[in-house]
Amino acid sequence: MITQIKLHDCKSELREADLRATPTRLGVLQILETATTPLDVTTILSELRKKGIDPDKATIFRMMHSFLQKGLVREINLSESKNRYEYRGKGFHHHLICQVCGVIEDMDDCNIDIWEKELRKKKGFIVKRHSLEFFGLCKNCQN
Amino acid sequence: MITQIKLHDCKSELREADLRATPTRLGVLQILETATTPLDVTTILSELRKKGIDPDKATIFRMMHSFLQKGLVREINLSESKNRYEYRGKGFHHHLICQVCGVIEDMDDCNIDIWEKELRKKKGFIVKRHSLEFFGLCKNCQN
DNA sequence: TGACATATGCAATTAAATTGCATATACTAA
DNA sequence: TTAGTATATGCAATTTAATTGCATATGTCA
Repeated sequence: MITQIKLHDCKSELREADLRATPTRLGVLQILETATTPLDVTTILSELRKKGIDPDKATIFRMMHSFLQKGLVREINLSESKNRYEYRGKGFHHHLICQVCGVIEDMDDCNIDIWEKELRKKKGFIVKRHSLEFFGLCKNCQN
Repeated sequence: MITQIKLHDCKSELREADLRATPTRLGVLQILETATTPLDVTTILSELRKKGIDPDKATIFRMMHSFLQKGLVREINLSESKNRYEYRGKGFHHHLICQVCGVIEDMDDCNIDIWEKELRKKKGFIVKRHSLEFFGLCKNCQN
């Protein structure tokens, strides 16, 4: 059963991160792992309800903090009034956000590393992380 | 008098943007033009009070909308819970944000244009704007 | 100077995120 | 399997950024 393996994976993933494997956390992890775009807390909540889990939003906000701290998720900021979260296991990538329909595409290749070395040399600044997002028009919205 | 010339510049800048040159707007423009980092609305308000101007925050939020629409400022998002605004006349650049002391440095050179052409070819995505920010440790905070 | 579109003040409201505290539950060790 | 304990959750209140409606004030142009 794929689902069982999946659940087991999530469980050990949480345990390895020193986090208790509660049903809500397992549900959130599963949702984030299968999501095709970064999700905000409200969306995570409504996805959870579809699974029959209905926690308080404070729980999810606190969960995102601990997930973030343990490195399970990344916080994504797309110039909205809210944060989004993305499963970190997917690997690092940037986003293409359509300003018309709002669709979010991934962009895998990123060679900013070169810049980071330059910044260290030129400015003495040590880069720990960076964010790069492109806003514009997706294929369908160009008319 | 440099100040007079400056004020005159701000005034015509606003008029050219089809915006009325009110004292509050002139003050905000002057503050943004002399600022060394992008400012949030709360900071703009307290800077205004130092000048003896004390408007409502709603006014500044609305002002940022019109300034943004007219292209006088850029909206900067540094993964905070609030927006910052930067005078657009300074030209486009990215930021280095120290995760320890919070200092924000500018980074002038940006050759993302090359990427934009690639994105158009590979993904059919037309880039209208992008945001690139580096988070890490400034020279003083590396110990 | 007067008319009028625009800008502002004020107050109420929305939405994201945080916090304190009591209760519930997952994990560990016996 | 169970009891003890640290951790997670629920609930309610609160904070902060941002928005909105509406009445009033003000900049601009004729």
